[in-house]
Amino acid sequence: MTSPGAAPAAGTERNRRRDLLIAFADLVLEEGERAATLDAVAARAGVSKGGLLYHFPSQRKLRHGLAEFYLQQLDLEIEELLASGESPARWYLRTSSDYLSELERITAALVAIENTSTDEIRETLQRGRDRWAELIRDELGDDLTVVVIQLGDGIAYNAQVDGTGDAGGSASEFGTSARAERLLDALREYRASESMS
Amino acid sequence: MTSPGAAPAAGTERNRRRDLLIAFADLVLEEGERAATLDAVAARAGVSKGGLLYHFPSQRKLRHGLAEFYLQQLDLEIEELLASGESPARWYLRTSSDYLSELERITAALVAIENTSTDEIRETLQRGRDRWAELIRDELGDDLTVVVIQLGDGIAYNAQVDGTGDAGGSASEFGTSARAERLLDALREYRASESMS
DNA sequence: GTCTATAGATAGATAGAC
DNA sequence: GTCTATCTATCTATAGAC
Repeated sequence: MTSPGAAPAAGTERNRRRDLLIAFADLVLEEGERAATLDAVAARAGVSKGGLLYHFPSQRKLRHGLAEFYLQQLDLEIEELLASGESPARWYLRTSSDYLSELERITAALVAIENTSTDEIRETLQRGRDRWAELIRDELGDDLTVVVIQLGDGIAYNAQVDGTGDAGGSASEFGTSARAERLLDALREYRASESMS
Repeated sequence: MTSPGAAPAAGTERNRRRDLLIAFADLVLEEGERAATLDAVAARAGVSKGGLLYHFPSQRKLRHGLAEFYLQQLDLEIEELLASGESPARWYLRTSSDYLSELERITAALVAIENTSTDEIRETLQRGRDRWAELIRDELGDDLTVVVIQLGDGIAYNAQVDGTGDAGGSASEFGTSARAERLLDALREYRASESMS
């Protein structure tokens, strides 16, 4: 936390928690929530079940740990976005299709465990969405913000449904952002002439 | 199947399978895949575990039964759509926000169990998407079809994340289709003047 | 901080009565 | 077709050694 973005090397004590959370998220995505047992998570992270339970005393704590980690990673990504000067809307659409990125994987895992968990997980996802919406709203206004968020989430969903297996691109166009980005460009033009709302 | 749309009364033998599948889907949505055990599903449908296992000899068969049921219900909805003469794109956007409808609930349940299951579940979801895409493509062409599907899926996702608990509307605008439908109208206009591709 | 061992609960599935 | 056992496996979590 003192120097965000500089993750400690894998295997380090300080990084055990992160390794365990990533192992948990990936297991949920690859084999489903049901298979993401304490045993399986521990094994994937290279520790014993007891080791895991030292860091996360219960499944519930493990889930909440992932939610917390998500918000931290989101902060980092938003810092990166602001530093880059890129359009938030474009960034959101583009990264939504990148189902291999760590943040997208964590997000997808939270979505997968959302209804099995406490409301906190759901609220975390809403909070993340609100952070994006705020950034995009400054750029595009209310109308387009809603559809950009919806587009991004639809892209992320389709990328996930299509692209688990081959590590390359999506199996269909529905999990890519190219058309949505072009649409956004077209809308900016359209809007320059006539008001949408 | 002889008279589609006319479902037998609840409790009927002929309808036990359907009751069990709905109980399974709703449990997955409300309490998560993990909680949707054979015991819980049977109890919710009002039968014993043995009774359930007569109709679906394994969890796997239960899941595949739900996938099959989804395709049947999708057929019915598409028949309804075609009979109504409404625009497929508009229909898709509108129904995507209706997370209380049976078909949306079944779809969401399939999405939730997708990565825990055989590839068949994933392929079923892709097949459903392709059916919609085909209908929309006839109306709007390739470019807009992709974004309409993405929008609809994003709406469905947000409707689910927002709206579990209160049975009314979505907790935010992201799970509603109003803006997306207006966007679609605007695009038709825009397109009438200038080509998008 | 990480391990093994184990307790206690519950899952999926089978067998067989009704 | 639906039920009640019941077997077996596996899960979460605890206790305590190292």
